[in-house]
Amino acid sequence: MTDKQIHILEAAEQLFADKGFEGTSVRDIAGKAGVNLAMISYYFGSKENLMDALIEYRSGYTRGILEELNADKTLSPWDKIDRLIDLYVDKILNHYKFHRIMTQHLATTQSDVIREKITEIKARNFEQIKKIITEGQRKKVFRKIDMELTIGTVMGAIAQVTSSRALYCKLLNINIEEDEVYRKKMIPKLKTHLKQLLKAHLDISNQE
Amino acid sequence: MTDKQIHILEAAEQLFADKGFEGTSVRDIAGKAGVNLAMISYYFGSKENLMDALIEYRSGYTRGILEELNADKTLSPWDKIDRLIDLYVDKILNHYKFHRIMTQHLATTQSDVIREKITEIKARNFEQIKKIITEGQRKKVFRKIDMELTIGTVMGAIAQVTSSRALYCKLLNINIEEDEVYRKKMIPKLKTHLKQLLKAHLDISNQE
DNA sequence: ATTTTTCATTCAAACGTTTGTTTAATTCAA
DNA sequence: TTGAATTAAACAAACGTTTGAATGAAAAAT
Repeated sequence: MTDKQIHILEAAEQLFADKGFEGTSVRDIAGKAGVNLAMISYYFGSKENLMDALIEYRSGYTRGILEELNADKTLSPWDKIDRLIDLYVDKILNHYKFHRIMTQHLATTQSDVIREKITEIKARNFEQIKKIITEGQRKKVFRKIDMELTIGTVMGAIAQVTSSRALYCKLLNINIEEDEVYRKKMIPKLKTHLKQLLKAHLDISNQE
Repeated sequence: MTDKQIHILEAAEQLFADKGFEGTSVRDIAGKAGVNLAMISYYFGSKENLMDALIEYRSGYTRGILEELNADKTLSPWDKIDRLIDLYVDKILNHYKFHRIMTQHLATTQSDVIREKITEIKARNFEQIKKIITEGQRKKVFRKIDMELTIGTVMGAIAQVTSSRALYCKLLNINIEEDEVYRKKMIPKLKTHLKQLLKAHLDISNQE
């Protein structure tokens, strides 16, 4: 993957996130990246393939981090939960444009190679998180909870903050154009909230 | 709004949800609704206006229910939370196609009349829910929490289950085509989870 | 009661753009 | 001199929208 190809991918990423996959034309991408229209077909073959390359380019990172976190024997289950939240909040809010594209594609129901690829990546990460919680239950520090939906709730909360940014900007009196302000305010707020939420939700002493 | 117009809106709703707003052509809509292509312009003026009409058509319902729930003096804060969860889970999972369209539009950053309309509707509903929680805090049954993100977490969890359906079908071993099976299994599961989650999160005796 | 007028509805066809992709010529460094 | 990189131009197909004629039932006039 050359610098020029990466440059095109990053231009495409912004446009896809802002205007959607279908809403973005190959001419838009070429224009934003400052390259000739034909270069996109030349490098990637098609618009679909470009999307595929983008996913490949962005999704390698998380996998490594999660496996590393899971393998760490020195951390308690609570520590791992805290790190997990830090990791995901940082990752998604700092690459929120990419995340928005993934969500958009995942939401479609029509048969789609790209969607299945995204689903597999997410399912794989899901398994890693499940291991962390199961370990906490085995050590009798976490109570019994709905595994799929607990993980889904954390993901959903983070996704909500990025996908409904227009709403939260309105609620928090932030100008919607001010990306940086939004992130700087939202990231610590979201981390604190999720840690408090999971502390109450997972703690075995809150059994009823 | 005539029967025929509503028929067109409902056809458009399905297509928008499956293939996105940009991904759906006016010819697709006319084909699915079984009307002539020109009828869409004739009735709605444009594709954008059709979207606007769809939002108007679907979003009136929730507002009434929420205001009614808030006005009810006989219910305890906990009762209201339970009803709120039932209401939203049922609403979103039963009209998940419409919800998917709203989310999709809300995620865009380009200036957009439709997005601002959706934002206003959501902000209005937000305020109603905020009142319920504030009342519970005043009555000393709920503890202090992050208001925006607590509501956002509930919304996010429900949205996650609809927007990442492909993922949850894989995790729960459900064929992705089987809409009905997914809903029947997910709705009670989600309600139980969210009630348990909020019980732990809001309960004032879990103070730390 | 019959004819005429009226007007919203429906239609096939066409409008001018824009779409993703390909072509064939050109550039330019190795 | 070779072959990858880059270009402007062109391609057919699909896009949202408009047109102007045809339809048919209700209202008005005979």
